[in-house]
Amino acid sequence: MNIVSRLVSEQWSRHPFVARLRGYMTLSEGDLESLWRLIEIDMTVEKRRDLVIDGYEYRKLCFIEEGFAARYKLLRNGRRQIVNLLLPGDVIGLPSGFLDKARYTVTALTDVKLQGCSINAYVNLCYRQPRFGLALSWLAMHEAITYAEHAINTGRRTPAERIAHFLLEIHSRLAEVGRASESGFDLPFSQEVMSDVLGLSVPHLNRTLAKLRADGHVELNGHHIKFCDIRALELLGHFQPLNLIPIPPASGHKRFS
Amino acid sequence: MNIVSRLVSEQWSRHPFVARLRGYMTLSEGDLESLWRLIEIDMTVEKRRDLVIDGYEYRKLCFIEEGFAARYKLLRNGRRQIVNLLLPGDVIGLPSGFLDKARYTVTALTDVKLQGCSINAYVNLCYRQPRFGLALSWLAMHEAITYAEHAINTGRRTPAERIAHFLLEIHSRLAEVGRASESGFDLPFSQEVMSDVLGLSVPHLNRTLAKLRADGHVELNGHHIKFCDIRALELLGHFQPLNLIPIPPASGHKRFS
DNA sequence: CGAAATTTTGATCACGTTCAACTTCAGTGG
DNA sequence: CCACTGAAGTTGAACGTGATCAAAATTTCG
Repeated sequence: MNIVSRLVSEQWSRHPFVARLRGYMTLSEGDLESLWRLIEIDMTVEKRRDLVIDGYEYRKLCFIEEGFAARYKLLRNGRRQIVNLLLPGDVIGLPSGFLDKARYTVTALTDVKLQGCSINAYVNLCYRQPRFGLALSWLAMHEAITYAEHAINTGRRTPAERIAHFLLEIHSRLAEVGRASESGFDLPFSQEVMSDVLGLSVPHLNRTLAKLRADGHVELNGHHIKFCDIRALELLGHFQPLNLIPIPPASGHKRFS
Repeated sequence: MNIVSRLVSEQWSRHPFVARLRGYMTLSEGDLESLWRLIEIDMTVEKRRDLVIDGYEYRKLCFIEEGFAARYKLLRNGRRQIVNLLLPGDVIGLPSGFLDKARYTVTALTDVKLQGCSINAYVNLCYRQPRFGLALSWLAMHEAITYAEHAINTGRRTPAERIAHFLLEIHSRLAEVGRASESGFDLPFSQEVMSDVLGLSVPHLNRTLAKLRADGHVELNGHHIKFCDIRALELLGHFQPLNLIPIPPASGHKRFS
């Protein structure tokens, strides 16, 4: 590895997506290099721009370095359900890249800096180095669990519980990639976004949020949120941290078929 | 392959889980054999028994051959949200097997016949044959999309729309594994189960279901459901079939690192 | 500074929950 | 075979939550 690629790699090794992967597996210099070599996109998308559009083919994987985005479905009656917020370290094109056509639209909520590769390039890497195929499984599993919790949230929790759960989820996901403090974080989007995540109307969200503040659960200054008693919030929102096991290392004889 | 294993394999090749996989990839005799060799569990679990229990470690993958199960979360306030119904061909232990402890409980809604293996055995196969790692990714992706649709359902659809979407989803999933006719299927569980999937109360579910019948959308005899006008239902429920792309085959040079 | 977006508050109303009773049906034992 | 039992389905009435619509207050941004 020459000086240039080493420098590139240094930056890459601090990428929040790499931080995510490190939660599941150890990554050698060579692994980072393999991943980095896939990257053929490196861009910043500005706020309000669509990254993926419902109904169009999308065959890439993009890794968010900085910024927020929302993956959502617009229903025929005009209602919008945000399926997931995308934070630094999250992957765009998952699941859309694996469908004939994207099912959801992804929009930048802030300017978004990202790197990306084609699905085929990534899949080819999986054939050569099965660890990355497992990493993809783990990422997809993570995604599935996030969505499952979301369905529980909108299905059976009261508005206050939903908000509590939502804030804690975002907090823990941001903390994973070093974007949150012990008890607070920045939340750079409007309450309309939050209401479309949680399946509530804006006024009701606002009122319930005000109640959470009045009850001393959270503090809200501008777009910074601070938890007063995180344990109490976790109880209120039935929040449980998500602990994926590490990817088991290869064992036994390797057999190349 | 001797006669016995060929016979075993014949049965295995008709397994609904194998049918699911064939939706993503071609499976050679050898592939089937590889998979089959992992199986170390083959049992029938009777109705009402728990297959996975929230809070306990679970390190298996089990493939449902026959029967229905429900994956759910019981909240502290006594409410239950069913996160997914498990049908023939579905996998138990996904996502629970990848967490330090299961987050959801899985209960048999009918007698359930299943085969299973340990997570480690499956992962080891992935190291030897990366195709199976990708297959796992595809399965997890499928799961994630199902959950995302579920969140949309409970978040922003009216009760009638939710029911329509739910029935169509189950129908299409059953059809994938040959367990449904063109316009109908058996739905062997109570309305309470359905209400806990959809986040509705039992009486309201019942009334809305009655309305769907009155409006000539569906017929309901006992536990058999029949669609009168499936296109109209799809419109009502905003239903879109799920089309995962096939797993791209390996291309270029194979490199064993 | 003006315009637009966002947050906040208020009043009204409908939808869906809750609780309760009643019906229907399947399974069981007398 | 029918009475009994318990589970599931159905219906009704009352209530409350959260939506809707509207407007004011506040913030953000061009």
